[in-house]
Amino acid sequence: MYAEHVYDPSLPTPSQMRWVTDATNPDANAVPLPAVSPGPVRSLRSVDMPTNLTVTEIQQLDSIVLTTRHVRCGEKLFRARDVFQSLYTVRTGSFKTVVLHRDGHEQVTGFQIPGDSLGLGGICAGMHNCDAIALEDSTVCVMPFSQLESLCSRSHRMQRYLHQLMSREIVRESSLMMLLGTMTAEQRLAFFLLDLAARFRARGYSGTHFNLKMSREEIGCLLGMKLETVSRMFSRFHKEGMVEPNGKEIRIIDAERLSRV
Amino acid sequence: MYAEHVYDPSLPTPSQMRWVTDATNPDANAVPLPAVSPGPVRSLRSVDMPTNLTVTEIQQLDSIVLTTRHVRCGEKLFRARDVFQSLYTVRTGSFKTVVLHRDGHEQVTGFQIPGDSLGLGGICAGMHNCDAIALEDSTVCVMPFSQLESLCSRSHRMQRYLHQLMSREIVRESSLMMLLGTMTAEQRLAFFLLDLAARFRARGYSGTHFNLKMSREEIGCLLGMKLETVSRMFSRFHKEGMVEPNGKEIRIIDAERLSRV
DNA sequence: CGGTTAGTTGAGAAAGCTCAACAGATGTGG
DNA sequence: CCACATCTGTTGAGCTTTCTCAACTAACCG
Repeated sequence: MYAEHVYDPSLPTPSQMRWVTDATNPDANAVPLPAVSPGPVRSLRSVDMPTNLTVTEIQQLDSIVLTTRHVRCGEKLFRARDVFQSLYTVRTGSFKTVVLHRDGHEQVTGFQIPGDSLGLGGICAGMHNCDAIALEDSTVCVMPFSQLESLCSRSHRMQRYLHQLMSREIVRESSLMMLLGTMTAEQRLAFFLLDLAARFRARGYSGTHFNLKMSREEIGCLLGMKLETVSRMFSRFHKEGMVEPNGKEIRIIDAERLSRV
Repeated sequence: MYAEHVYDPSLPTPSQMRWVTDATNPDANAVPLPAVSPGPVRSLRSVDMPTNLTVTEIQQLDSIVLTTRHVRCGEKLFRARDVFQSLYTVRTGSFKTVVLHRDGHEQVTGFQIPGDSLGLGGICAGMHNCDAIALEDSTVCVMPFSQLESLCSRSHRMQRYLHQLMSREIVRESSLMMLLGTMTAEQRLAFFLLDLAARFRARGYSGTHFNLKMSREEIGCLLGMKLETVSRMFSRFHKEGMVEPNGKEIRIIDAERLSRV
């Protein structure tokens, strides 16, 4: 139905995503760890992290991934205020993270696709600060944090890797704050689409043709606007020939122009 | 002029703020490290971090603080894209961090007062992701990151402390995203004032009477609104008897009602 | 002391929200 | 496998909030 290079998380994880994987998977260590690139602060320029791990270190990391956990669509990997014990890496599928305000307001703080981390906000107070909800049937690698910490004590590069993971999350959130604080609805959606496209591309999927697993409402909740506004902006991009939206199937026609919105 | 318990960064740092300090200060280690509490995600409830450092560890931390750097009002401690080498802790004065968008738009991502950290976003890509600008003549403790890292390798608790520092920044930014994504102008300013009040209180200053070092425009730039709107909201709070704003001098009259805005 | 900057307030404009109607897609039980 | 119910997405019209532009005042600075 779709072009074969389209992101479809029901397919097996592409090999480049298996760097943190089920320890029972025999060829997991054969694959070099890709550079983790931070979310684009300015445009789509992605800055690679300077330190990549060696095969030995990937093996060490694999050795503490004791379990792979499956989460069904709509179910929660963890909830805000749950005791923090592990970090997670999305292996297949996708998630959203949601911060809850006392008055019932929700703010989506991110969408996570394979290779993305979950749970970094929980280290601070020993309890998670958000809900992590599967947008489809998904699997994650579970990294018990205490074990990750002792691994970091033994390996400088592993330590640096964890620090970069956390710092990257800080940078990602800063760029979302800028989006929420300074951009129009049109710019927000353009930024969102280009960011998602870049992340898919970085992971070996198509950067021009993909399927959104989240609803218009969830997109709006990330971007600080109402679902109707999201829909109108999609229609506008369509009319102007920049994006071909077909429900949740998105085709980016003119990324250049989209980035100049 | 002001009550003596009012926050005035021109005064010497209060003793409870000296936990990370100039190594030449002889009594620096006499003071226990206070718990670092994350920014309030829900209301003002502050959650203490479970791990505090021992006196020995504070000494270790002090031992790598090789320099105290002075930054004059308006000058930059570091700029976006500067090479990342050190983390900083505000010792006296205050800062703002600003993320720049390619089209010239600026977003303030935070105000830092004594005890707050600066530079955590730089670890990710080896370069800083924002400008850190002094809002008044200020001093910071410089912690060379490579030394901090090796200290972390030797001390589990120090490692955990750094992780909590970073995670706390992630949580803080999440809560600002929620503010920007879901709140009205009135709610944003109320949240901002209560958050600032709580931070001053946690550091031993007055939580009801303090001086803003930032302009209305800078507040607006943090909260995603124009300076005129900030001003109007201050006037509204004044008229309703919740806040007594006198230019940059702020007196919080009814925190309870403010939190229910 | 004059010039500049920061803050306040008002009036009109604009962006995005609310409410509502409708269309398509999806899912479910008979 | 169909009929019906439900959910998701689109579009329109009017409304609300916030922005923009402007005038004015107060504070600050050289």
